[in-house]
Amino acid sequence: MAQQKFRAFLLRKGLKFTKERFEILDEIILIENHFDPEELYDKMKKKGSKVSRASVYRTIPLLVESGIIQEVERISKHTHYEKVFNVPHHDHLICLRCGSITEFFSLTLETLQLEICQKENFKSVRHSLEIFGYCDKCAKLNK
Amino acid sequence: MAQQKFRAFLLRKGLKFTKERFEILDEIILIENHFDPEELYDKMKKKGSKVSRASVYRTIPLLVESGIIQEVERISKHTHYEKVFNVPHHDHLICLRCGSITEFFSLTLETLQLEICQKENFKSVRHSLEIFGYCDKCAKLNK
DNA sequence: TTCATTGCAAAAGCTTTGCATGTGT
DNA sequence: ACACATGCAAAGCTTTTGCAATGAA
Repeated sequence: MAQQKFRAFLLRKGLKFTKERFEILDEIILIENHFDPEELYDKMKKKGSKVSRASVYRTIPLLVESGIIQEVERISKHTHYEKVFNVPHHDHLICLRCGSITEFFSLTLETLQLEICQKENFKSVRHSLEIFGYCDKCAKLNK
Repeated sequence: MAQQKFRAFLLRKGLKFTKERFEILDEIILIENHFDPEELYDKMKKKGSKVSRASVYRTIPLLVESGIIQEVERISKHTHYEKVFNVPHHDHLICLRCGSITEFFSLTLETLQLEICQKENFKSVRHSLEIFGYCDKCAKLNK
């Protein structure tokens, strides 16, 4: 469970288990795709939560540090995040017209990435391949 | 020349050739690596330029649209850009400790990317692979 | 009890915009 | 002359922070 992972992280860091932190985590778990802080805050407010914007902004870095969410390419103005807990690694196809994000995984890419790092003497932690272009639907509409 | 490409773009769009726009472009051409709007503005100011921050912020999207610069992964707070004019495509190794950016090119990756798009029926325009981790120097210092 | 955390409101940082003035075409 | 651009300063947005009150350990 993501909650357990977060709990372990807080413990390790000597931080406290507050209802706000878990409320925020729980809401993120419910979100299917990417999200940004404002969107998350709005969702919680609409459900009647009493969390403050400040707590949302203060909790997100903790979730990143604990490896539960991760930053995604900056699209438009906001920084976007996505869950990485129990979600296998994947990369993104981003449509420039409708903004849709398709996830994909390629084993060849993963292997290739290791080779590049070896050659460059680089110790990889994570990577992200974003391919921008037009999805099937939009490519047709563009004509 | 980038200037010619920009000129053609402005003409095509019915926009004007102003000294501010070319001053900004010229400064970007001098910058070796990535830059953000604030950095660019500072550099120009230090050289005694009279451009306004507003013009810098208004010109950057034009340069992106004309294909002379392109947005790079969001690092820290600012949006970063880099020239793409006469600079062959490449991807990035980004050090999480010192922030250094190493560029690399892999033909296998380019081919692979085409295959992925074909499979997903996606019309690729551009892509960017960012590998985050530790460079040789920092990997050693981390111990 | 103690010290981290919260909410609030103010501040900060980056970017955009309205408006009067200036300038390419 | 006309439309587009510029500079300035104000406004907008997102994110951060100081501080007093609150709450977990």
